[in-house]
Formats: sequence, C-alpha cells, structure tokens
Amino acid sequence: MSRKRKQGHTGDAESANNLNLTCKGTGTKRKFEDEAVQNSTSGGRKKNKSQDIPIRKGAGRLTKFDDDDANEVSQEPIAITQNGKPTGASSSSSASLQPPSKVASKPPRNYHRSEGAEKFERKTQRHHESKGKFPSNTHNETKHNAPNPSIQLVKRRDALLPGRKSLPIWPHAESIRSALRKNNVLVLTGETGSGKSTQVPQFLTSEPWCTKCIAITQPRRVAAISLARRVAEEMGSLMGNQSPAAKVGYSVRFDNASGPNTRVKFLTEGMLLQEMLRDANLEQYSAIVVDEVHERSVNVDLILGFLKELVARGMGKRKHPLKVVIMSATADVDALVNFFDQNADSNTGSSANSADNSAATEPVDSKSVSKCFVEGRQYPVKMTYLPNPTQDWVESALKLIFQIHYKEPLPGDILVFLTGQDTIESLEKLVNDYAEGMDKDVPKLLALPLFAALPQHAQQRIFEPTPNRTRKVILATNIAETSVTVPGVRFVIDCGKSKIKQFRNRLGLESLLVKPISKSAAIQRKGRAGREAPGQCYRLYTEEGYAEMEERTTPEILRCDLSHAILTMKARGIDDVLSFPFLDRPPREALEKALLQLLHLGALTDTGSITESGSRIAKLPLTPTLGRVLVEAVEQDCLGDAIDIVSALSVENIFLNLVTEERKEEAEEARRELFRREGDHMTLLVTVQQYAEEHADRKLWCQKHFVSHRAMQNVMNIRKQLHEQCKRLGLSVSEERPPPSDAHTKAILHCLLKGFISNTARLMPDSSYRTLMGNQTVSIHPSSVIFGRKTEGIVFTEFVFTGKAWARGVSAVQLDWITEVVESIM
DNA sequence: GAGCACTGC
Repeated sequence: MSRKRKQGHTGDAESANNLNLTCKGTGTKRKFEDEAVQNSTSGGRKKNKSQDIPIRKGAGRLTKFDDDDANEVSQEPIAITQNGKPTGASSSSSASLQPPSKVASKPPRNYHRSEGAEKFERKTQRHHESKGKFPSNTHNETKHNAPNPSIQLVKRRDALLPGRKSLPIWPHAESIRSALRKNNVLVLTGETGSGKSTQVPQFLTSEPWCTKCIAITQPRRVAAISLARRVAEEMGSLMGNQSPAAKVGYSVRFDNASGPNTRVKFLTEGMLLQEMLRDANLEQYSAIVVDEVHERSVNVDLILGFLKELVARGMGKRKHPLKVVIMSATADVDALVNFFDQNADSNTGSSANSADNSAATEPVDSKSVSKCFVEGRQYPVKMTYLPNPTQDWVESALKLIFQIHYKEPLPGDILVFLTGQDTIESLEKLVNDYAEGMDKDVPKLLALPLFAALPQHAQQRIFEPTPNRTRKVILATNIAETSVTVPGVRFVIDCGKSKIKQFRNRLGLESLLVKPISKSAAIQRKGRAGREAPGQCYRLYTEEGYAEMEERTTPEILRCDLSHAILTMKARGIDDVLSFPFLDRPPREALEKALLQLLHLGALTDTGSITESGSRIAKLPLTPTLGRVLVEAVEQDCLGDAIDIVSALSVENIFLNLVTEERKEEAEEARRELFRREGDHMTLLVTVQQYAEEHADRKLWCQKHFVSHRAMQNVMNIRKQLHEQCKRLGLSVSEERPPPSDAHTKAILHCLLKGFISNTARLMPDSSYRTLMGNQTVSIHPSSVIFGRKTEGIVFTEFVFTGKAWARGVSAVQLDWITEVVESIM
C-alpha cells in the first residue's frame, strides 16, 4: 500500500470529527474513490494490508452455522425451564458454538490469513474436527470413561424434551404424520425458528411406513453435522459410526458417520446426489426430507426433479412408497405444490389434504400433495428506509452506525451487510477512525469483519462475549444471511446489494457482479435483527427501491454452467434433458451449450447418450472438465500425476499471496525450486509431490515455501478420495511414477487439453492471446508463473472476467498439440 | 502487474 493512500486515510479520520451524523446530511468530506455499486472491479482502492495474505478463494470454514433449529432454542426467551435455568437445549446449543477457550482468550489482531495466522487456524481446525468424534460436543461427561453412557444419553434426552415440546412445530406433529399417511409428498413451510429440521424426522421414525432410514438433506456440511449431533442427543442415541445400534448419523464429504442401523441421516445435497447415482431408487430410504429448498442450489433443483420422477414412477418393488417432505422457509409453497402435483394427476386419485392448522380455510386444489405451514418465532423488526437513494452506501452505513450507537441503549449489536472484502475493510477502518474521536462517556464500538476468506479464528471473534460498555459492529458479506448466525444483533443495516456470479453462455466465462438483492434476501437480512429481541432494520435504499427488487433471488441453475448438472442427469438415465422437470427451466441456449461441452469432452455421444467415460466422470467429485482430465490420464499412463494436479486445482490457491515487496522477493526465491517453466500445472504437480514426500515436518515445509498448509491438507484429502474413487471405477494408478521428461510433461498437458480444449489461446502478432474457440482476447493473469512470457499457445483451467478477461492456471503448449486434440474431438 | 460473494462432491 502506498504512503499516499495512507495519508489519505488519516485525512479521513480528521474529517470524521466533523461528520454530520444525521441520515440526511451530506456533509462528509470523504469521497470514495470507487463505488462497487457501479462496478465491483474497476478502479479498486488499494487495501491497507500490512501482512502477507493468500489469494482469497474459498477459505475459512465455520464452526458456527445458521440453522433455525439448532439455534432457535438457545435464542428464544421461552427456552427457560421452570427452575429458572436455561433448558438443556439452550445451554447445549450455545455451548457447542463457542470457540475453544484458548482461541477465545487470545485472538491475533490481524485477520488476514498470514502464515502466522495459518498456524492458529490449524489448531482451531483440529479442535473442531476432533469434536466430531464424540457423541456430544457439549457434555464432557459423555465423552470419556462415562460410568454408563446409555444412562447419560437417556438423561440428556429427557432433559431436552421440554424444550422440544415448546417448539412451534411440536403441535403439528400429528397433522404432519397423517398428511404423509394419506399422501406421499408434503410441502412444509416453516419459518425461522420453527424447529422443522430437527423435529420432522423424529416425528416420522415410528410411522408404520417408515421401515428404513430417513434422509434429511442440507446445503452445508456444518449444518448436516450439527443437526445430526443435536438430533442424536434428543433421541438419546450415539452417532452412527460409534455404535452399531446408533440411530442417528450424517454423511458429508470426507466424513461418514452413519452405521447399519442409522434411522435418521443428515447429509449434504451433493452426497444424496452421489447416492442416487449408485442407488437409483433410493432403496435404503423410507423418506427423503429436503430442507432449505428456498436456497435453490443447483443440487436441490436436481434432487427435486429426480424425486418428482421417482414418486411418479411408483418405484416398482417397494413395499411402502417413498415419502418426500419438501421444507422451505419462504411462503412460495404453491410453486412447489404444483411441481409435485402435475405428475400425481395420472398417478393417484386421492383427495387433497391440507395439514395446515393455523391458516384459515385454504382452497384445496392439489391432488396428492399435502401442505403444512408452521409459524416461526421472530420478534418484530422496525423498518427504516432512506428518504433518497444513495450511491455511497459505505458512507451512509457509517453515519447510521454512529446514529444508532448514540441513540440506542446497550445491549444491541449492529450487523451491516456489505458486498465484499474491500468495502468491509474500508468501513472497518472508517468506524475505527471515527470511534477514536468519541467522547469518553459514550460506550465503545468494536468493528468486526466477517467474510468467508477470513481465517477461522478471526471469524470466531464475532462469537466472543462483548466487552463491557461496548457495542459490536459486524461488517459482513451475505455469509451472515444464511451460513452464520451472528448472536446479539438487534440492528441491521442492509446496503441492498450483493456480489453474484454470472455465467455467460456465449463466452463460456463467468464474472462476479455487484447486483441488487431480491426482496426475499432483504427480508432474510432484516430477520437477522429479530432473533433475540425486537429489533430495527435500516435499508440503505428507498421504499420504492425495495418495491423494484425482484421477488426472489434468481435460482443458481439459471445462472451457472450446466454441464455438471446435465452430466448428473444423463448418468441417472435421463435421456431427454430438455424435458427434465425443472422447477425453473434454464434457457434452451444454456442447456444446448452444456450438451455441446459434454460432447466435446467425450462424455456424451453425438446422439446425446452417455459414454462409458461419461459415467465415470459423473461419479468423480469433480467438474466434468477435471474429470475428463483424469479419464484421459488413464490412456496416457499418468493418472497419478493428473490426480495430484487436479487435487490442487480443486482447492483455493495453495500459494500464499504476498503483499510487501520484501516478502514477495523472499517467496520468489523460496519457491524457485517449485516453479516450472512449463506453467502453473507442472508447478502444482511439483508442489504436491514435494509436500507428499516431506515426512518430517510438512508445516515447516509450507512455511519455507510460502505455501498454505491448510490448503495442502485439503489437497491431500481430495487426492486420497480421488485415488479411492478411481480404484472403484476400475481406473488403475500405476505405482511407479515415470521420471520427469519432456514426453511425460507432454502427456500430462495432453490430458489437460482434452478437458480444457475450449480454454486454449494462441499468441497473436500484437503479443496478445486470442482463444481458439471464440477468438476472444485473454491475458495471462499476473499470478501465473508464466505471466509475461510469450509462448505460441496456452491452455488454462480458469477463465474469469474482472474488468478484463483473465486466464488463470496457465500452461504453455505447442499449437500442433492443440490441433491434435481438436482433431481427435471433432 | 491483478484482486474474488457463497456453497458442495
């Protein structure tokens, strides 16, 4: 960061004292150099970074998660037992969400993921991972040498019962059961805090039709794991991998905790899809509960389509038909009911049924889908809009933060929704600067950033108790909308924007844009103020602005690359993907583009049926392009090396991004032995292999080479999984690795070309690169090891648009290699 | 010589 900028900030701090802290006032002298409203990418302000950070992309995993059910109990005032102590539910869920005390007591000040911070992360990560091995992460007495575990479990179960009975969903148990006895499908709308995720499976386990397991899908791993732990406690059971008798389990990538007698299994959506590829009729389940449908991930859309067909087909030799429960937080029930209804017309004549106790007489027009609405628990939230639209919502947020702080009594933290790391960091700096000038008798302000690229220990700071006479201001991305529930919040400031990834079909590249959020997202953000007490929400837009917003966030399936989704369909035997029952149908162009892409990958034949390698690719936990690389590597006899490269491409950047010039030079020197002039992929290969061969101290090795240890641990997990999966698919990895040679390098790059033939470009006379398919100008990203080099052709594994089209993950190739591959495909 | 929201197998 330049000195000039720094001085600029100091100047801002001075002007802060003159700030007119009224909503209308425009008296700030501060002017932001760029405004993400117009363009997130242009003219980015330099960040005030004093430490080295890795290039962000994915990163911190959270131990805290957002789930209605696991949190609700702890946050409801009702969850107090008669003896005045918090219910077991309450104490457990809050306790389980606390950071380890060591971490809590000594958070490092700098939140960038520095090498030092990495050490810290590993500690916390290990701590959290170890928690998963115990039946309860909250009650030490059940962990080790408990005198009689089963008595403990029963005691715990009984202690939790009163809390469960006070949940809004509890009175609906019987109507939910009877609805599913009559019909196979139930659409259940449960507002935040209703208890649906934990209770619905338990309501169903003793039903006559429920002879096997119930699956409950979740969009996120943390949610699946935490809910399973919670339900295990409530049912007085161990976790599925601890005892053959255990009734509750979960299944997420790299972590399967289910057993032969698991009756209730929480799993991520992706895991259920994988299971559906192996067990097309879901024979092992009596019911599938699809939770958080309103989030509308691609996976959930696929699951819904598959389930619709499964229900319509009747599934042959099943003794009891498969029951399906669709759970959603928003009131958009009708679309879901209609979706499952249409097929039911021909299937059954049973009469419609509404299990809705609370709503008045709802017109009953469905034939075999039940509906149920469960009210949530939410305190009222007072809404304030801006009188006039603003472009500068960082400034508006700043004013509001201080306005609230001066006016409103403690306690009551402020949660500000912003678009990304740079706006968060600007506002953090401003809040801190301005807070310095506050009178001594005014309570302090503590600004805490929150975004996914933030390392875990820094994210954990939001869960630490607020110091005396202090108000927290959490500056967050939309991670706080769904993934993380920030405790203590009574004020929400919503900028009304978020960054959204958009896939452009024509160019086949994606870009990240700042766009207005939808009404449903705005409502979700507002709701964050009313979880613990009545709250207030300030929207940094006008009421008209709100009225102009889209009703719902565009489902992911309408704005992403569909090749993975379509390959999954094909692998499930859906021949005509154009007639797949989509809840929202992607444009024909997008479907055709994806079909063509799969054809080029050799995953489909030109008549559109899946090939043998196509079905192999579908079973790999990779994008079709990366899967194709592995399949080709079998032919080229370099599968082991290809797995190493693909594993490294599957995680966030493994090289730490260094900020200061000094550190950059240092790192360049240290990494010299890793860098390969052939390009980024061979560099990744060497890095993974050297790391794998390091047996003494891998952590130290990473420090020495300025490599992220956490990312490398992840690489090793994926590598192991890919080895196992390839073995299962009959793709053999030879033990012997051929020694490095030009021929071997060519073989590896040939595999990459097979997967990424549309990501190739050639050098033009004017020194720019143009893609061979599409004739688009691309530039080699400065993070590449061959940045600045001129080579006749390149292949790249990532193509992003941020102000300019960038190729990232680049290798040098000869043009005739490209031609060779193109000819083999066409 | 750039900079990226959030998930997941």
